[in-house]
Amino acid sequence: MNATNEIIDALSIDCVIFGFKDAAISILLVKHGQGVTKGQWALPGGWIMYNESIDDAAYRLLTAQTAVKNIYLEQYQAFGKVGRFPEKRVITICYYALVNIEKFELHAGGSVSQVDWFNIRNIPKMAFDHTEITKKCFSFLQHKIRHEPIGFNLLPKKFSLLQLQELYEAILDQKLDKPNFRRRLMKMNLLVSCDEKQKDVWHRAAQLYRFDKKSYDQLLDKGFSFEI
Amino acid sequence: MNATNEIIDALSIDCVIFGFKDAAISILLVKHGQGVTKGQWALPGGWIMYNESIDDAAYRLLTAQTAVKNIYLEQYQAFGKVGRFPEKRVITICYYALVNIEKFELHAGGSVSQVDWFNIRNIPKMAFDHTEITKKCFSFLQHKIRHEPIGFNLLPKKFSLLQLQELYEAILDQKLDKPNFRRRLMKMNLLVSCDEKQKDVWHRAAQLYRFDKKSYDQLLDKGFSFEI
DNA sequence: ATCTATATAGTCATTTTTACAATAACAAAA
DNA sequence: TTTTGTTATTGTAAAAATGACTATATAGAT
Repeated sequence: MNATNEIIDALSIDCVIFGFKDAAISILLVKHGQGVTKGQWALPGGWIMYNESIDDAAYRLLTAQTAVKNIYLEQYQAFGKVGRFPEKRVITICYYALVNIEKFELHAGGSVSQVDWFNIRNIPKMAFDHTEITKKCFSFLQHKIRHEPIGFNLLPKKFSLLQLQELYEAILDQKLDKPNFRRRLMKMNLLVSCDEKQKDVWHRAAQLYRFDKKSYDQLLDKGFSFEI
Repeated sequence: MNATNEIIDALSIDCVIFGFKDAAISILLVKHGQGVTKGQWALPGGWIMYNESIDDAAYRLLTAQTAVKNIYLEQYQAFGKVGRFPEKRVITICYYALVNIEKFELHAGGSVSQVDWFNIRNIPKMAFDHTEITKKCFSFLQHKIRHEPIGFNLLPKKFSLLQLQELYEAILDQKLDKPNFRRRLMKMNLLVSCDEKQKDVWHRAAQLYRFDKKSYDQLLDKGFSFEI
């Protein structure tokens, strides 16, 4: 067995973290503070240790470099072309997550000198093949969000229907009709009212809802398929 | 740089190959002919070389062990729990494909002593975590086939609408209404008539169709979304 | 009170889905 | 040659969903 504190040198992790704020989608990038890519922006990520699962590695690396924590990372897929990394052969496993930007305070950690959100429509030049990974992962998200209720992670626990609609409009890049969007979502029985309204808004306060994961899982068993 | 004929020792490939025949879904397994897992059934797969992409590795391994060739393998995802492989830490990248069973003649090759198809509802005990990988990959397929026209790979080039329906029924494990299924598919404009009918059937011969990938790609550009 | 911006409910023609009935074609059995 | 069994297709009508609107409600600000 290998020593538990060694890293696996042919394998890395990269995280594409999507955030939502002010009706726009952003991704979380780090600036490398050392090595040949010093000064370049890149996806948060790094090396996997022998004694941790790849899921754990993804979470550890993200948290160490950006201070974003307590989130669920899901694996997208591995990228393994021969020349994608300089000097040696490295295959990277890409994870993604959707988070509510306002819930996190960013802190650069580890080998990283800076952390920041970048609007998805205006991402900087990135190290390695990270631009390609990001684009593919975003396309994947655009498809996935239409067929699975994953968008709710981008919002606060309690959210209004307009917030939800703006999220979909931002990701899908298209306008949606308000009354119809509302009806469609309500009919699915996936949202439950919080018996609570918005506060400190200068207009009529909206009802707040939360996503009901239990109902969703039950519906899935019955063959339900989420569609937007 | 590493020698090009070396393998990457912490990384492997496994392939879940789905086949369709007689209204049932099967997967392709190999029996290991050597090593600690000698005599056990497992997914086709093995080690990645330094000078090949992971996509190429998947295809090479599958072809060498089973003689199934000229197919498109798509990556599903990596499996990387700590104890999933004995003796050392190995992360595996899972690929899948859908094929028409009748198009291939199986031949055991490489370190494999036997190759065969197994009905998905009755798979044997398998080495490592291959049972878990197979189940997850099949769930993934059940979801994916409803949102993307990937099922056509399981059929002959020319197929009848009933064949297509039986395929969906086998994967989704539910009965579908014949006239409605037919109408739904035809309305998508993804099938083109072959101007040819079934032969050697003792009942009324069905019209044969083929999947029109060009039309599908054009529709995709216009925002079309395949749904069953 | 009035204005303005948003929340939420209602309307209605149109399209789509669903469930089922009906007809057509063809090979083999009677 | 007629009947029978099996599958291929087409038809149809009620129900449901969709899409494009309109209308009303509620709040703070002027």
